[in-house]
Formats: sequence, C-alpha cells, structure tokens
Amino acid sequence: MNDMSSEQGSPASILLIDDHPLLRKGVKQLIELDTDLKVVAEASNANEGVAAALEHEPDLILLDLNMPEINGIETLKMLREEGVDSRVVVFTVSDNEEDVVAALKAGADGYLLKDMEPEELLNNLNQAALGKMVISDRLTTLLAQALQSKRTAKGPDISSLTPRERQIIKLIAAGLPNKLIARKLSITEGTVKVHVKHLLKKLNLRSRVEVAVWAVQEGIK
Amino acid sequence: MNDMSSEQGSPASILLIDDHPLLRKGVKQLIELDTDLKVVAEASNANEGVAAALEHEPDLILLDLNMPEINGIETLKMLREEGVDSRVVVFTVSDNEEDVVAALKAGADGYLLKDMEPEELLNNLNQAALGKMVISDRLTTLLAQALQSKRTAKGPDISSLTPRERQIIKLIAAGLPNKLIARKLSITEGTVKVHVKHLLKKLNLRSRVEVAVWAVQEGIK
DNA sequence: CCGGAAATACCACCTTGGTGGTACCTCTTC
DNA sequence: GAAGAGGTACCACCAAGGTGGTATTTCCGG
Repeated sequence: MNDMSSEQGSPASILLIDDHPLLRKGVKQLIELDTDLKVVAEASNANEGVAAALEHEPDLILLDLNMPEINGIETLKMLREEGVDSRVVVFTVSDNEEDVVAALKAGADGYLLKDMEPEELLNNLNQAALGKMVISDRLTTLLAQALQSKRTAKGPDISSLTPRERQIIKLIAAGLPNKLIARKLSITEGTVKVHVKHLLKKLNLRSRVEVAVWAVQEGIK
Repeated sequence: MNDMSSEQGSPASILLIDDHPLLRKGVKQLIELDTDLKVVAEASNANEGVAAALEHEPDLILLDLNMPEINGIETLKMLREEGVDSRVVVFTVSDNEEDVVAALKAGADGYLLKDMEPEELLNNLNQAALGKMVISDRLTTLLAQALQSKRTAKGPDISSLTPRERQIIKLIAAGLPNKLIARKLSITEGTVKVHVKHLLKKLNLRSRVEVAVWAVQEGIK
C-alpha cells in the first residue's frame, strides 16, 4: 500500500461519520470547494463508519459525537481497536468538558465545534490532514481546567477530613509507605496508621490503594 | 477585611515576582497605562514574593518561572501552602510543555508568554483579575497533547509488559486486593503475587500503591 | 526440535498495612 | 470546668503484600 495520500499531489481523503444526512451533505459540499480535500465515504453510524474506514483507509475521519446507539467516543475506540490509523477529528456541537477530555484521551487528533465559520473549518481540516492537532479556540480555557483536576464531585467527601488527614492522603497518593510518611511528618509510624485508619473510615474506602486512586482522580495535590 | 478589591471602583492590585528588575519596570509601566490595574508590590525571589503576598494580599500575582534558587513552580506551591488565595498568573518565556503542565497542576490561574503584545497582555490581565483563566493562544495544541497522556518521558514504560500483567495493573488501579484479583481472573492469589512482583520490577516501582497512582495518571483503563 | 517467554502453581519467609483498645495533651466551645 | 475534637503515642493481633526459589505447561520463532 502506498502512502502518498496526504501529499500535495492528491487531495486528502476524508470519511464523514454523522447520523444527520443533511449535515453530511452540507459539510461535503463545503469540502468540495477545497481541491486539497476530498470526501471519499460517508457513514451514519458506528458500524458503518468502522467498515468504511477499513475499506477506504482515509487520511482523515470527521466524527460526530452525538449518535444514537453507539456514541462518538465509543466509535473512536472501535476504530482504534480495529487498527484504523487515520487521523480522527471530532466534529460536534458539544463544548462539554467531559466530552472534550474523553475524546482526546481516546486518541482524537482534533476537536472542532460545528458552529465554526466554514472557511475556518476548511482551514482546520487542511491543518489536520497535515498532521497538526486542531482544537477550536473556544476550548483552550476548558482544556487547561481539565488538566488541573478531574474533580467531578462524585465519590467520597473530602470536607470531613482534618488537615492532618488531608496531608497524609497526599503522601499516600505519592506512593509513600507509612514509615516514610512518619519520617516526613516527624511522627511515629503508629500514629500514621491511626490517621490512615480514621480517614479510611471517613471516606468509606477499604485500603490505601483506593485512597491513592481516589486522590489522584480527584486531583488532590 | 473587605473584599471589594476586584470591583470596578478600585483597580485590581497586582504583585510582580520576577528576578529581572528591568522586566519588572517595563511591566509596571505598561500596567500603569491601565487604570483598572495597579502594581502594589514587587519581589525578586520566592521568599520576598511570599512575604509580599501575605502582606498585600493582592488580587493578582504575576509570577516568573525562571528564577535562581527557587523556581516559579516551587514559589507557587509555597504561596498556596501559606494560604495565599490571590489569582496567580505565570508569566514566562517558556512554552515548554512540562512547565505549562506543572504550573497548571500546581494551581496557576493562567499562563502567559512574555513575547505577547503589550495590549494583549493588559487585556489578559484584566480578564484574569475578573476570575477568568487566561492562557496564551499558542499553548492550546500543547495542552491538548498533554491531556492525552502525561507521557513526559519520565516514569516507567508499559510496552515491556505482558497482556496478563497489563490486565492485573488495571485491577490494582481499581483498588482490588490480590485475593479479589485472583478470584476475578480464576487463578490463585499466589500467581497474582507473582505477576505483581514481575510488573513491579519491570516498571521499577516499589509497591502496588505506586502502580495504582501511575496507572491512573497514565489513563490506563 | 530446541530454547525462551508467558502463565500457572506452591512454598517459606519477612515486611507492611489495618484494627481495636487505651492514654495523654492541647484547644475550643458551651 | 466539663465536653469534645484533634493530634500524638503505644500495644497486640491478624491480614495483606512482596521476595526468593522451584516447577510445569503451552506456545512461538529460529
């Protein structure tokens, strides 16, 4: 298989996966204005999309998030599991933080919002075809916040903890054993154990491993 | 203490922490062009900075990263530990991914590059004073990549692991003890211990807690 | 066909972690 | 001044985790 598809000579091939025929039509017409881009296939759901991706091996896949049955994130994972190595750009209306983060974590190469200007979209698609990661400007702040912490407000509650217990949680989450925690805080190991015991009760967790995982996910630092 | 400092009536108070007197002078002069902003103190190192922050309780702290002795990230941590709740905006020349990520993880409320246009800087500082997170546009792509995985080249490598070991890592990261892992995989606890022993060696980690933390941060799931 | 990697199992041994209880000291609050 | 919360300390006990070894099976690649 030759790999010259994304060079200047031939336009970059694109697969559209979106459950709205009208939107696909619109996007396709827009893309046809650009001679460097070409829609080679369309699909209206996850299974069609994966099949089309395997058949056409497109340079770029434009993927909607909101689809019935199997959503975009799951579709993305399916694509990757099937060995599709096309660049995948999520194209959606959702500027929801969880969606953006989930998409990127699942290996998306871009995240564009549907309300962007047409010429801006073409611009971004060309960039994406060249291997650049494209993200709508609106999402910058959101990304930064997502990076700071994944505190999604579920799970146990930190508020009932004493300062000392919070301090010890941080050290547990750093992977330290009780002995080193004791040394660091200049108290005895026995006392550390007491604190650990108490915070396990308060957080309703069963071991320091669970505490560590929880703390990391909560972004406690 | 009244809390009207960031309202329209009085300008937002700013503390500059940077080891270059000339740069401080320049930024200060720039800020004086804007009647909504006011530099109330300056510091040339971490300790001075913390002291000044505690004394003046500024609305905003502009913090340089590259400082001798104690760097900006450490300074930021010191500030937070001392209970300073001012908004802290990192202001530096470094567009290095690790710096950006470290700063945000340490709780920075913004990250601006020193090469930005003066009026753009004032613009961003005003936004920051109003509580918005400000990030230089140049950093969007970088943030997205950082979010995909924290592969900062440090830390262990998953590639050397066998499928079984990867499987067990996920269960450890879910907080399961060896006994339950054994039950889940229909093998004996002893065998689980063997796998754990091996993966600890391969990953060069010291305990299952470290494994769990690493796996969660790496997004293994 | 042989050698090595992977997975499984068993064992003895030691370290670390978590539980229950008692106790003392300092604050703050009533 | 009594009561409670928080932090510290010590103890004994049992559970869980990790180490070092040996051994068997299967499967894959040279």
